[in-house]
Amino acid sequence: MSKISYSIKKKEGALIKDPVSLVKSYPKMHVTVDCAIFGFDENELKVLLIRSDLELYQNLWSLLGDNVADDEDLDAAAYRILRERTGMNDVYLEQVKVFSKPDRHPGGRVLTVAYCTLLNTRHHELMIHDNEIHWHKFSSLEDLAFDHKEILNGCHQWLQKRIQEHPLGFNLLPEKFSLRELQNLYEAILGIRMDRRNFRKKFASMKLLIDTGELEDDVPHRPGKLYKFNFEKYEKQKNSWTGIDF
Amino acid sequence: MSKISYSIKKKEGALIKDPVSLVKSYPKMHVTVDCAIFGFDENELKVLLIRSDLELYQNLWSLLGDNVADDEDLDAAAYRILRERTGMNDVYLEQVKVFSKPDRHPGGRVLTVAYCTLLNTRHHELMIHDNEIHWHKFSSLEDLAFDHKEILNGCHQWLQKRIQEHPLGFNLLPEKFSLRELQNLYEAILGIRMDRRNFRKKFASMKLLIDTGELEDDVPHRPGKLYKFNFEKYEKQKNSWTGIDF
DNA sequence: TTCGTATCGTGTAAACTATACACCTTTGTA
DNA sequence: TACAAAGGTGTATAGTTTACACGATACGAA
Repeated sequence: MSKISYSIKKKEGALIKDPVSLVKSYPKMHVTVDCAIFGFDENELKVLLIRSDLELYQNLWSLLGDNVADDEDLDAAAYRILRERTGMNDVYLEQVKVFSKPDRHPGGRVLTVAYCTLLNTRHHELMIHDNEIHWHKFSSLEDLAFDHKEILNGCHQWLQKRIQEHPLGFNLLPEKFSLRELQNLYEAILGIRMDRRNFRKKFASMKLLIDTGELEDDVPHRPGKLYKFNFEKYEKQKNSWTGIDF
Repeated sequence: MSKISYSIKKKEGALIKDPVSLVKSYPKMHVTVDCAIFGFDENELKVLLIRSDLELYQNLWSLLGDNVADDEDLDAAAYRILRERTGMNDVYLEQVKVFSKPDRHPGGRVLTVAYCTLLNTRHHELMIHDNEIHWHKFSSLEDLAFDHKEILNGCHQWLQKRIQEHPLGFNLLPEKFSLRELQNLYEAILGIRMDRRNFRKKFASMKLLIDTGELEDDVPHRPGKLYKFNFEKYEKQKNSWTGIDF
């Protein structure tokens, strides 16, 4: 595979005066953003997918994505997709990885930047009107269009790691939540069971949960306390070196 | 900021039969790969930089980067850059992040994918003939061209985190190294001092270092033992959940 | 040959963290 | 009123991290 090295073509010692015509001489490619939109509902991790509009992928679902506009930041493109599709404005969202295999799109080369986004399904459930868009259980997904299964798995792994190191998961819960809900969330994302007492002790020792004084209602058993996450306190104290461990 | 949503333009219920012409209707943009090339020499973290060839950035240094060719994977582009610039083939390299501000390049919109690459400066020092390319101390860097300082800082932070969780740093050392060298490497990258006895105990407890039976020479004091990292053993046992901690 | 210097190599006690595990309490429902 | 279901808590043990000090070994200079 012998490639042309575009930036090695200047003459020795000569400085380039016109960056615009330099850049114009470079090749271009199609770029999209694809969002892995996670939600948490009925103790299950969910993903928001849209039915593919390509005949080739008939009956397959795909991530929500779009082109990136000329003057648009990638984060802005991801926010725009979320806003257009779910009606939500304040969505937690982070760039995960670029997927760049030349043949990943049947229509030609399209490079895509994967974003992982987390939202509370309750907050926006009434805003999704398009019936081509649905929540799917992450744990029982069939194949997806394009390489979207691979992208989604990459985002899930990213999320598994990330949720253990950052207070990310609260974006998937209501503002006020019980410790049981929080633990269910961790168990669903990590795919493991945890000891209830140790889980509670762990979060108690962090001192980052605010007891709202309120209790769950509509549960058919003793209601648990409702907490809020203290983002403000977390922001102030978030420098920590964990140490070498592999 | 009102964007056009390219993928919402199909008619209700109509499936697209020709993905090629669909993709052709999408906008394109310039895409490059920029490599933060780290080395470790004389107990200092070093970065390989090239003198900018833009008059606008006269006397500034920049990361080594290039366009991505049409049929080229991003990883392949990064490997190519490393091969062309350092003569090295087997370089540790990983994608870090996309930088996409529309105005980050003075010649127009250029989206760039940052790669973090680690190599042993001894292995290839004779292969860098271009005198526009130099190793710089990471700790005392002036401004760089474009947004390359920001990119480099992003790669450094990525490296700091990554080196604590994965056996990455060995790519910066010779195949055989002393524990002192290893500790110096960690201290240089993390910017902290560590207790020598605890550092050694930590690595001893991992049981991932192979005692080569050899000793350092050319040191003006008692020579230390030389070790190799047991990559094979590491690969076999590398599943570990660290647990929630933030 | 000897001494000084620099680093090597090791051990232990104390603090902290993680894990395993069981019981009584509270609410809702039958 | 008693049963079902989950809430809420404590303790003992094992493992990990931290802080800290001393004798051994090799080189180089006198």
